[in-house]
Amino acid sequence: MKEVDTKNCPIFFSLEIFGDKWSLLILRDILHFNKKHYNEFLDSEEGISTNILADRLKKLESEAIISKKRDPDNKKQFIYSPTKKCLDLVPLILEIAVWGAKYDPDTKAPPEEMSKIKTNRREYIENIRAKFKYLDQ
Amino acid sequence: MKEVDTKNCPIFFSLEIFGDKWSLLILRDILHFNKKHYNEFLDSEEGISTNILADRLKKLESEAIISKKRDPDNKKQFIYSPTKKCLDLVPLILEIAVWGAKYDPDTKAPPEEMSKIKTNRREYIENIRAKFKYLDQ
DNA sequence: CACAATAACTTGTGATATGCAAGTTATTTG
DNA sequence: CAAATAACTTGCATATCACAAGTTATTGTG
Repeated sequence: MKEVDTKNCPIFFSLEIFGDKWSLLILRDILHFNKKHYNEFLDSEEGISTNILADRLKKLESEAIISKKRDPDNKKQFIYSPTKKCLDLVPLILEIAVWGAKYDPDTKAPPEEMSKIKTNRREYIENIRAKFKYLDQ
Repeated sequence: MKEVDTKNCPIFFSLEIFGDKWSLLILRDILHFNKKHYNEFLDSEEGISTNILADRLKKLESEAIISKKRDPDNKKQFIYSPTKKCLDLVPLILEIAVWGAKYDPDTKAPPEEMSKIKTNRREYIENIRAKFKYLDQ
């Protein structure tokens, strides 16, 4: 008997993979803030714990959302970079930001950038993807 | 001295409010599956616990993302309905679905509907919003 | 107006996940 | 080969979660 759960809702599938605060903040750091190194993620002002960071990086890597390689410029470090699967999350992260910027009365999101997202969504997304064009995936 | 935390990133703001699996599944149930009642949320195949459901409904209501009223058709029940703030989450839920449908090899998402989302995004979103037009908010 | 039924919670308990501080490992650079 | 650095790992207290059972509030019925 095949072990199949019937929960093949695409939303549930997604949430099982990245549907928690810390995973999404790491993805934000990678895609939006161009962070690459373990210590950069640790330094984010939200204050992720070292064990949680290690756990989430491992999970995201096992889901092929990020890849881990030694940094050729500083061989003590690793570079965590987005895969194609991760770049397909750009629109999603964007929508999280748009909603937050709209409803946070104390938002620090620059208004010009938020309106650029709305008027030029496709281009804005393409620009983020372009940043990672050098990655051969 | 004013108690201000410096974390005014719009993404963090959003995630603090709905950045967990169960909140997002409830929002899916409301926006996409037109669920209204406590028991309907409980019946979702993902199997949310009663205490977690009660907790999330309370939180979403306190954030003014959903509103709670007695059901005039069955006064034993309550109706949970989306506010304007909630309808602004439609694009986000959509992106979660799009990603999941693309990467879940066993997805049950109907392909016609997924391609409609991509080719007619604006219209698709507007149709969902229209379902809740009767709510005066 | 009592009483059973229903719907929406609430509580208790054990298991799991998280936050924090400290320690460990692997690699590199001098 | 020793010190420094970066990336983890571990231990423990606390918080959250899942599951089962119990409670409350309201309604529909005799």
